Amino acid sequence: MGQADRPARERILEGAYACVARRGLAKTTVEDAARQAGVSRATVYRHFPGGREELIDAVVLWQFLRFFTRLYEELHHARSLHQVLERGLTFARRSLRQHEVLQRVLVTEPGVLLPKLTTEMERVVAMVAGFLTPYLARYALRDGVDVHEASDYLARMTLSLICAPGSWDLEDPEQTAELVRSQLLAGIVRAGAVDGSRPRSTRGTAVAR
Amino acid sequence: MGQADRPARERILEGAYACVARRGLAKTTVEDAARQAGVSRATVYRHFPGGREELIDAVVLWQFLRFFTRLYEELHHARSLHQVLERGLTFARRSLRQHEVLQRVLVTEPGVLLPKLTTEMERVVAMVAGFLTPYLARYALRDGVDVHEASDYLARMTLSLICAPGSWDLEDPEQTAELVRSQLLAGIVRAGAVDGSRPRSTRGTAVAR
Amino acid sequence: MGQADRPARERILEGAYACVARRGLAKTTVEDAARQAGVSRATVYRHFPGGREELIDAVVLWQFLRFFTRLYEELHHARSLHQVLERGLTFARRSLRQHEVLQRVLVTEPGVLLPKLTTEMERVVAMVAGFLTPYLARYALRDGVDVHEASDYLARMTLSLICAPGSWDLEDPEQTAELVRSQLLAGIVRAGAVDGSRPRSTRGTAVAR
Amino acid sequence: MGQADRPARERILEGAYACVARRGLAKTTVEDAARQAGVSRATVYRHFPGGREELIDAVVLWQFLRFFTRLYEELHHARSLHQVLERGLTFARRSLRQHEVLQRVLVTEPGVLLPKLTTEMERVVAMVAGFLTPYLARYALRDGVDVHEASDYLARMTLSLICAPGSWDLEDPEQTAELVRSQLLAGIVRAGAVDGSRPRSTRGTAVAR
DNA sequence: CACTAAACGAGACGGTACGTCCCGTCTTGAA
DNA sequence: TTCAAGACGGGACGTACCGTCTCGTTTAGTG
Repeated sequence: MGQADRPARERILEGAYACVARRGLAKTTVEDAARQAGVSRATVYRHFPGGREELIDAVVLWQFLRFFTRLYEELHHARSLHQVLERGLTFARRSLRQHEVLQRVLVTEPGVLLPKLTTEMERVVAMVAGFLTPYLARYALRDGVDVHEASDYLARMTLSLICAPGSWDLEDPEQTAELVRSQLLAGIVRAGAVDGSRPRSTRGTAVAR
Repeated sequence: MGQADRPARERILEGAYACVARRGLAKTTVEDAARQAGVSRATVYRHFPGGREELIDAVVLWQFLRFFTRLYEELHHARSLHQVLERGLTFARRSLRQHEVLQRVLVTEPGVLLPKLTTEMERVVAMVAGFLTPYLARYALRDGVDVHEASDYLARMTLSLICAPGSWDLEDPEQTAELVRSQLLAGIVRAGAVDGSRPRSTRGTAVAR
Repeated sequence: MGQADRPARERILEGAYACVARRGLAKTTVEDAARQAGVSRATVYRHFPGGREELIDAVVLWQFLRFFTRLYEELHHARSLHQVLERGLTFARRSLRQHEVLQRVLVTEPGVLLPKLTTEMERVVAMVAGFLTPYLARYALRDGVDVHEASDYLARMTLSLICAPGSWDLEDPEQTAELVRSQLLAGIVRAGAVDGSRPRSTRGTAVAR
Repeated sequence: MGQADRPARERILEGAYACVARRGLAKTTVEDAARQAGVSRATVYRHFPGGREELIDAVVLWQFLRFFTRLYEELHHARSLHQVLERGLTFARRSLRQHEVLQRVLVTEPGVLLPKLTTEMERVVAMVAGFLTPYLARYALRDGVDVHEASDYLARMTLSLICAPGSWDLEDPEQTAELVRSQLLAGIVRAGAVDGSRPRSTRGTAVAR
């Protein structure tokens, strides 16, 4: 079979990923993952000595990295902060929504996932903020607005919106652009500095300019 | 023993909770929980016919409700939005940090918790925003600031800060008050409307007034 | 099923015994034995905490005791030493020959069984000799023949013949009687003391009278 | 290492032998034997294509032959039946007692070894009897004693005594000589025919002269 | 002297069985 | 009846070997 020559570790990760997508985290068996990967159970333990736990963690990390890799590819040619935010929101939201494993886990594992926010969120917020900072630095910010506070704010709001868009449809470019302009950047960048030509929103704003 | 006459269901929940705190979610056994509650395993299945899964879910829900009950008690006498936000941030952050089960889960179950954000977050954001709206309605907001957008913004930032405070120490009342004033409300309420007597922050702000 | 109410331990022993008879000691699996006994693998480990090893030992001991119980029933009504030896030789030899497990083991486990003679043989020789002593005591022995030496001698020869009858057919009562008379007892009991009426053998004797 | 140039097969046998001596038959691993022999596991399979089973059998056979070779060297210069029996008993008993593998197996593999008697014993009895016959032929036997019956008797008693000496100490030449004279040969060879000068035993005899 | 062929070390792999742990069901006996 | 106690079938886990196979690397042996 054509898959036979790809590194075993990756095949196992994919097999496990498929099983999680199909049956949820808790019901995924080492045996299942091995069979799905076309590999014996022993081999799974050879590649993941920590057993089931290490395997599951590896799958999560693997998808995590894959997501950010793609996100980076999506964003690293953006030329304005508006573009970064719009594309980022849309891509992240679509990824999240389409992500089969996540969707499966969401209906299968109720109540297991409330925590983890603390540890992980801290890192993610810092990372996103760090990514946004250089973009912000190129803008004329409103008086009294600190670059780092602003990027922290943008990171938090962005992540929150990705997870829970509320009434916004982040996969609609129009709405997303409107959201970025009126809600996220309105209180930060000087009016008209960029994209001033865009039509005014009819919605209210969260923070005043 | 004195606990013997309390309803069995509650004793079981507490036993399970203690076990989760000690060993983590995944390693908690029906047997353990039963023993901890001074109850036979069969009785657990009588009260939680769904078995282990239902038991774990019940424990999570139970703690979830307990948290919000206490949060409500903490907040329902607050007389200003500032007070609501300050007390809420401090209380929630302290609860999160001290919550033994959460802490145990965080070190025990890495990688299980990235998801769940979508479904649950949406509800939580809405709930928090709904709770804040009446408070906001009593304020003179800055021009163009919409009440609902603003409460949505506050809910998102608040939740984000509780999970990942970054450089803020939310258990320090001084810092929290400063955070609320300069970062959360600065762009929303009219300058000097409330708490105008407080000293100016030396930190920058995220969004301009 | 009708077997369901017999004690589990015994059912397992029988299942294991059947498997050993079919496949040999080394190839007998706990799984096999369990299935044969109509019992889950876990139950086998509940009854034999030492696992496979304890199970196999128990089977061997079980059959061992069964054999000696039957042998005792066969012999305890014998009224003369000749009868004891004849019936004992015949019964033991037939048991050994018909014993399906032994036969299976003999062809399946070559070379594993040379030892064990030391430890076990010592006990068996002593036991058999002890069993024969009272019978010998009722006889008029030849001059200089010691009762204990004689019973030791009879025990050794008897066991040896059971295991390796050589040219004797121990399942033929005629031959066996002849063997007992001319080979085993000739040098021990006074001529004509008992069974003197029997015809003389045409075979030689091992030890002179 | 100095052993490196000895044929691999022999090194493996010795390695396996050492492992069996140390851990018993059942717990001896191909891996262990290979490591002990300073050889890779693959090489073991190259020399013993039958795998573990063939290896174990080969070890047993190897030791078996080694024992009989040495026994032959011990006996082939003996000049009398008494000498043959005395030296044989002493040598065999000492070999059996000192044989580390056997001793280890005896404590490690209880219950595996009751059988095997039939097939193997028959051969061994015949072999020993055949070895003894020419010696007996040189003696004046008592009246009515048949040479073949007598050698069969001697073979059986000898083997039995080697395995289970009872109260005799076969490694004591005095006792062994006494045993041979008073118990084994007393009923067979004519009184005084050989070794007539030896002092009379104070023990009884099993079969009368 | 290079070159080939055999033997070897190393190690990945599929597979089987082991012994352990836990789940969920069920029965029994005592309060 | 309700519950404690516990046996049981079932199933997954992680471990340990087995036997097979494929790689490179010696190590001779031969042209």
